[in-house]
Amino acid sequence: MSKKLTKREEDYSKWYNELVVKADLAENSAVRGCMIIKPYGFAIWEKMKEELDKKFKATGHQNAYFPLFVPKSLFEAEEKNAEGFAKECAVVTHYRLKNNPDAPGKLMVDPAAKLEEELVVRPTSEAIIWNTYKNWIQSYRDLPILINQWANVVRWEMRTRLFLRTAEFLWQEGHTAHATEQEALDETLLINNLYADFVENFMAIPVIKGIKTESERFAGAEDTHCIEALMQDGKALQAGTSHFLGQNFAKAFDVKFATSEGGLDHVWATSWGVSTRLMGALIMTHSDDNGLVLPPNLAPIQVVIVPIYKGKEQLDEIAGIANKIKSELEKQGVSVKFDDRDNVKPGFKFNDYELKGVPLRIAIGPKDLEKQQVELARRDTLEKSFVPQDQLSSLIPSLLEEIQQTLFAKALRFRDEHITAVDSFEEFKKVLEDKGGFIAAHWDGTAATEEAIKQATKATIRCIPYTAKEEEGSCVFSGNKSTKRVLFAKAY
RNA sequence: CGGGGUGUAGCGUAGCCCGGUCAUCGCGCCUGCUUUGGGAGCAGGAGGUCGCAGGUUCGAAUCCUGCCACCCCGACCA
Repeated sequence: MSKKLTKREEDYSKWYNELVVKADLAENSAVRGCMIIKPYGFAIWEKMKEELDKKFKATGHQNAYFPLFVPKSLFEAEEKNAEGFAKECAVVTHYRLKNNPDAPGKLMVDPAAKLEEELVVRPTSEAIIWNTYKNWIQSYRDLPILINQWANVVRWEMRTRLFLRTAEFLWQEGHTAHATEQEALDETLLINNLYADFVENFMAIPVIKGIKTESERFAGAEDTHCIEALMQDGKALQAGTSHFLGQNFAKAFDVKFATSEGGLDHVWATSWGVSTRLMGALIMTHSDDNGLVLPPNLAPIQVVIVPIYKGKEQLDEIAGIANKIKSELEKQGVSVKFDDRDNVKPGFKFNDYELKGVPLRIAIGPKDLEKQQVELARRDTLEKSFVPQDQLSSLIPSLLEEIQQTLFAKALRFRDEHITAVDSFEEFKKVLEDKGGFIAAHWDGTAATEEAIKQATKATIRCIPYTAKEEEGSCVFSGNKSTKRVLFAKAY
């Protein structure tokens, strides 16, 4: 029952625990590595969903929903995709339980209820969606299909990690079908840029946009575009992916359409997704020793008001002012909580909201009543100042905006300081060991070299950045010719 | 699946080597009073099949065997 935390988890658990807990479902449950998202954590996810949804719809996408279960025969249709996920699939084999004759009061799987065909719990939905698209697409007039679904998926990883690799996770997955290769390529790029915009401007997490090497590519894709972020411990995190699927799935599921010229062609496809992993990125990018630090855009509570008082009369007086401030701010779309709990002291509340990452805290006590001011504290810088009460409603919205910018700038500075160009393998190993972060190095373009470097250092190629400059160089490992630098890092 | 480790109250733990008032301590919880500008203090109280099953013994949290679960490292991976 009791679990020892590792050093690393101990550090992160301080942050995680406000948002999620690790599911402890049953004594001997195999369902480990799932997380229970607490209301405070889920509120963040809902804000992310809302913003992403807005962006998807603004670019012509629609939401839909497909089944959780994928018949095995469908799942295996696209061979590479099936092979890539085969080792981590949960599989439903029976559809009924019955009373166990040998153990009264207990249930057992009814052997008579074995499914004719096993059902795979989706690790991703390409198979079931493309099986559906086959029926939806006959003509070029049916294209493009631009669909997104919000769903849960299951990947039975051997080792799990809260937020970053849970057995079940929430995500959105987009699946699009196009008449031409160019349209699909454009879509892939559009989404990767959309993700980068969202993650940087809404979550205040800087990312590097790029393309995966063949060995890191999504199973069944022709090309995988990605956004890569850097965590405070110097490890990289894949924050989102957008795949150009070519005609692979159309061929596997026999999805053809009549072209405007009267021909018959397979459709071109993309798929793309971001998950609750982004919440892990959020935490690991901004948080500090005092707990979470949430960017105002995502904070379920943007401003908390803590009263400091002796006796009910004083509380009533403060409540009057607090509620006035609250309603003025709410009129401007700021979410405010007035915490008038009487069973915990102000000091406790201060620490509690710091742990929760609330961007701004207002404290009102007897001294402030007298001077018609409040104490205003910023979570990001921990700075405190006194502000006249009548200036709050004009000050706070812009201050929230400033905090959002400051968080991004700080993370960006950290990230940029941790991109190191190296030209020898000795240097490569040294930087990786001592400093961490991204290493920009020349690579000869072969999977063999990539694998050898991974074996030697645990670092992988995170991406070939869009912005990689063409330059003459020689591979940091093999010495062979190279034309651009790629980004290596140890990754989650 | 390999290598290492752990399992004692809701959480975190002491005790295990050397068997015998050992079930310890902290947090949390309940009651009361005092507190309230940075995680309150005092007093009282509730809560445990010591992972499970055998075995050794007069006696087992402690020793032995088997099983189960979890954690870490590796392989796998968003």
